Amino acid sequence: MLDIKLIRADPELVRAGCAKKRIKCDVDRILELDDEFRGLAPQIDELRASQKLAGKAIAKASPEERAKLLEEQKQLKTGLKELEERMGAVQAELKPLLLTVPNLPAAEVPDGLDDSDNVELRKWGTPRLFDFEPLDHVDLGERQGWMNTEVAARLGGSRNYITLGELARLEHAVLRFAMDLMIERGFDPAFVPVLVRREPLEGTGYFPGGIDQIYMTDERDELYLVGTAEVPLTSIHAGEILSEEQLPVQLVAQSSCFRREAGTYGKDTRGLYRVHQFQKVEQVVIDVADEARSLEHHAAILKNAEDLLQAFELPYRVVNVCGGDLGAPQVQKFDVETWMPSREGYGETHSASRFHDFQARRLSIRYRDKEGKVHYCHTLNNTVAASSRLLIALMENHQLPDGRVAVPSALRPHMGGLEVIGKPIREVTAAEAAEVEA
RNA sequence: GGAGAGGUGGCAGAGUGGCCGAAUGCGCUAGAUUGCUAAUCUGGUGAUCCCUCACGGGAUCCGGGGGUUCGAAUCCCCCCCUCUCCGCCA
Repeated sequence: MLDIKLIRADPELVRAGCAKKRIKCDVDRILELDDEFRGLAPQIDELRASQKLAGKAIAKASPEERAKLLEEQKQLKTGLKELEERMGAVQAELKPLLLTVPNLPAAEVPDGLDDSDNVELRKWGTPRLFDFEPLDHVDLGERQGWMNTEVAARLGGSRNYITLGELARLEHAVLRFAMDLMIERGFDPAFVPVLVRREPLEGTGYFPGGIDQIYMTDERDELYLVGTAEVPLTSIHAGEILSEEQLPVQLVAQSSCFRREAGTYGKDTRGLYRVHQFQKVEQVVIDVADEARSLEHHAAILKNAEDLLQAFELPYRVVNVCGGDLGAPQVQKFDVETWMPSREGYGETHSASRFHDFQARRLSIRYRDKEGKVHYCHTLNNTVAASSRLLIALMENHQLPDGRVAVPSALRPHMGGLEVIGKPIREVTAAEAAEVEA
């Protein structure tokens, strides 16, 4: 949510932000309603003030006077009620409209329509040149007996997966590595609900815009399955006024993530890339309202993700996400895309966002500074490890000619020391065998 | 699922129709004071919105929403949450 004062003071800035994000938003109507609000508020305040004074007079008045005063107040009350009803209508329209106003993109956000306009900032590692025909993760996984998409679909519909045996172990190892890394870097580990009420989703900015992507339970409970632990983690301090000494709050949690993937029919249907449920470790930062501090955090949470990929020996690139590909709540977002041989390209595995005070306003997360003044916090978050997509990269990039998969040394401690997983499932030439030895 | 008790400021906790945005204690903070640490005394100390260049003024907020009333933390209705006991359960 943007500060209404900002919209009032500089509507052009807001319109420009909407345009850059390709988001439609009725700024004019908001200004109209705000204008009406500001006309009504002082009138109502004044009437209530006189009502209060009259009330005190009535309490002290003699019986004769009292009857007269009561009559006067009854008259006043009708007028007040009318104004209050109009005020109610104005607010009922204004509030949902304000929730649709997107956050303003930073100047550094490139202009553009969709992810093809994202700007590459840097690359790390070199995509491997295979001197054999590599298998994609689905072939590899099913032939090793590690994955069964057919059974997964029978149990939970399409876009589901089951990992088994060593691959399941690898999935655990990835998640565990991610948690350990973040704890080492000073983040507090947490377990959080994945079934939440409307407020955390509205507060983090997923509602109303992203409602189609969210699973919800029926009217008996009216609960929603989160698409990321960001939602409950960021909402932990909702409604609080933190003291400045408590900041920054740095949290990390692993959770199941649920996504409806509405409108993606026929897209990425094969394998683990786009699934309805996966495991993810997410990092969240809540800190003071300071642009420079926010930028530092943004760089740091991005580095956490990059360090993980480097430890996994996976080539990746970082892109500066353009306006049209940016979500409504973000000020700026860097995506990390990891090399996936079967896609012959980089696929998004991480998304590092900063929000300014957008989420904090909606969630009412505030802090008291050293002078005792209250401000809204800044929030940020980034993926640490989305297990399903990392499994694609790990299997495909580290596969051996015989169909086994090498385990990066960073993951071996969580794999009982295994250096390679799987059994030979393909014929190899003598030259290839020699290469595997090396 | 059944029965009961509750939800008040940063925290604890009083307040059952007007004198209550709210006692008191703790915390925080400024000052005074005493070799230091500490203690003691005195004062200050909620948020949001509106008007104002400002000084200042006004309104709203006692879990949320609605109602009764000239007037609601206080009375009524609905909802949410927490705790205790019983039942069930990983």
